[in-house]
Amino acid sequence: MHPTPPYHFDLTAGFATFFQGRYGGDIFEEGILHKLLDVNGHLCLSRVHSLGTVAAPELEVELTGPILNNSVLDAARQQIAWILGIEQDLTGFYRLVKEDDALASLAEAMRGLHIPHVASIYEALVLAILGQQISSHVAQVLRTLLIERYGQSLDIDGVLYRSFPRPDALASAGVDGLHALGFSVRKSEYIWEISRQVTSGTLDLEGLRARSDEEVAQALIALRGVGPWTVHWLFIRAFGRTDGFPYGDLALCRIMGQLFNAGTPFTPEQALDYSRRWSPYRSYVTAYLFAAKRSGYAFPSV
DNA sequence: GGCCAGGTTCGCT
DNA sequence: AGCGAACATGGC
Repeated sequence: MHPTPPYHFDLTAGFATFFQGRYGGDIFEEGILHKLLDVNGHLCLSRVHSLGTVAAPELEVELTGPILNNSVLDAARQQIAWILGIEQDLTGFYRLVKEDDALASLAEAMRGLHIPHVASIYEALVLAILGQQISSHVAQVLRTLLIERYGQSLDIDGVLYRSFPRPDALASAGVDGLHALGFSVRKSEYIWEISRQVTSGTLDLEGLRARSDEEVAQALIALRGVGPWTVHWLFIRAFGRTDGFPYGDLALCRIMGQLFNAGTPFTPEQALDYSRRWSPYRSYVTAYLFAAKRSGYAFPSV
């Protein structure tokens, strides 16, 4: 597999798994990403590692599973390509940030980071609601519990791999089942309601891919538990749109305040106003700022 | 122990 | 419209 250069596999896979290590069902260790895919109902373990360089990237993908016909293999490869964002072209974004010293050095430090995508809109939506207003550490604990309790699993050579729960699993878990894991009753209700609608076919999340930003936002905000922050997070991580900007994100307001406001956090309005100069590449700016924060990058102050 | 975390809803002026 | 509380939990 040949990603569009520049492509930094470790940074991109590390972003997808939050830090190197375990992330719910996903494992990224020693340069190898292990991820159990759920491809049209077929479980398929993928192992991905890099053979190339940032400038000349190449990925090797190994697929293992009980039922691997050509169509499953094909779909699995496509899913990996999507998850790892290999087709993204960063040149427009890099050209844009040259105008800004702080962003330019940050982009240079993270050169080749593509935005990893979540496999399905449903998974991204549940994860976004799960992560609202709780620390990333707590979110990681809850996510792992959710996947271990309700996800699919596959034993390969004595190792149990897991994938994200299917909508019907969370629908039948019920509000009580989710609450028992440590979710608030309210979050349990949100996730349960969405899972039920997806299971019954009332809600076609994947069908939203063909719609405009405005139509997607309208459809998603109609769901309980989904506000503007969640919609934009999904634009970035699930729809692969380039101009998402999570309005009201506390951490983002702080990072942007460090970079552009002498250390004083931006208000959500200030952050949104400031972000307009990055359009239509705000998804990349957002991802790079978060990636930098996670990696301990020392943000230069104004 | 108090306060806060990569929000959203709900009920009150 | 706009404001504050509630939500649930782990870490500092």
